[in-house]
Amino acid sequence: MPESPDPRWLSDTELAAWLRLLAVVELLPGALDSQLRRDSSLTHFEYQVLAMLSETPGRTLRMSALAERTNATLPRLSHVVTRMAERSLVERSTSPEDRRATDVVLTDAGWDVLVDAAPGHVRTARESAFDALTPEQVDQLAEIAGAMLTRLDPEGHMSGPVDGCRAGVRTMGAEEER
Amino acid sequence: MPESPDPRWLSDTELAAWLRLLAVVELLPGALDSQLRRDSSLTHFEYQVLAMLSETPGRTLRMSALAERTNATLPRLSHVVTRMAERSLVERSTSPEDRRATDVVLTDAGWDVLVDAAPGHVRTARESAFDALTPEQVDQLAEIAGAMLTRLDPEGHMSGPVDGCRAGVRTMGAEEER
DNA sequence: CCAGTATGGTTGTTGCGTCAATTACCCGAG
DNA sequence: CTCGGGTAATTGACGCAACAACCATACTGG
Repeated sequence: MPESPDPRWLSDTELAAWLRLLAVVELLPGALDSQLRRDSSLTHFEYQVLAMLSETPGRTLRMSALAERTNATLPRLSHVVTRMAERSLVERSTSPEDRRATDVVLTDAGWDVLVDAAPGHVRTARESAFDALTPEQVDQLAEIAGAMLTRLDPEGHMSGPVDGCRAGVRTMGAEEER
Repeated sequence: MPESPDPRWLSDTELAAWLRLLAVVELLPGALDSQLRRDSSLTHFEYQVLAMLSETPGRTLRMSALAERTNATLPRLSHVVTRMAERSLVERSTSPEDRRATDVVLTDAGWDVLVDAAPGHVRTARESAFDALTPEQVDQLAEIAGAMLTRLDPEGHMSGPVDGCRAGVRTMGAEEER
């Protein structure tokens, strides 16, 4: 195939949308990270790990499952879990079913940290996104992001149990049923 | 002020939008980076640097100006420019007006690399975003991202000369008027 | 039941980003 | 004119993430 000679360039509207999207994608992670670091000594990624665990029955997840849901490589997760285990936020335990696998368990301390961190995180989410959007725009955003995810994440690893309403931000209101 | 006891949690719609937005924000940079690395041996950030320079009269920008437009810290940019200079994509030159400042100049080689990289990058942008969106959604996305930017980047550093239509992706079609 | 292969995780190395400290330069007040 | 404070950028040290190589356990066919 002879390389397409002149790709379809972006229209002005597309270009504007693209540049702004890039800016958001660039700035949002930093905003989330700063707030969580400052107020709760957590990385956004660590927060996500806590959140995922908190919504799992038994507050336990396999390394590989956790890695998939958080879009992390296994090595990365392994390192992060090591650090978090040193801070007693989680514990490792080799799975009884498969002695190769290791389960990550959310400790009570980890739960508490998450519970403390959640409100601030939600506030940041509001401040950086929803407070500037109309309800219709929120709907549109859900649609648009969903459509993009069909391209970016065809397997749907990240979407996880969106239906069924997991969130981490949602964690609260859950009783202490351990 | 007594900390707000029970922050307004996210509605179901907001939650869905938020989770999907997070996923996009997580996945998009990786997608862009992979493609550029694979096809052009460039980081997305390096691409942006080349793009910014390419759209400046004289193909020259001050470190601080470049840093602002790309949302980079000065140290980061300095390191990146060092690496890019070693690859002869750009050159440093101390500004004549202010001998503290250093101008970064896009070399011909750097221009060529950008020109080679742009089509693939645009294709990736289409594949990961626009091909999945209706024209109305593109408009909506521009609006939504714009609204979020008023929160994330009140100063408007990143928006740069959006009006006037810069892009890097847009670079092409420009004649070789050096 | 044993060899070979596949799967699940961990461990070292490299590269990039951030923070703190430093250099070089500009400019205004005495 | 010079001294001090502020600005522009570089440098070095440290932390985190990706990649690759590695160990341990599980499965499979002969």
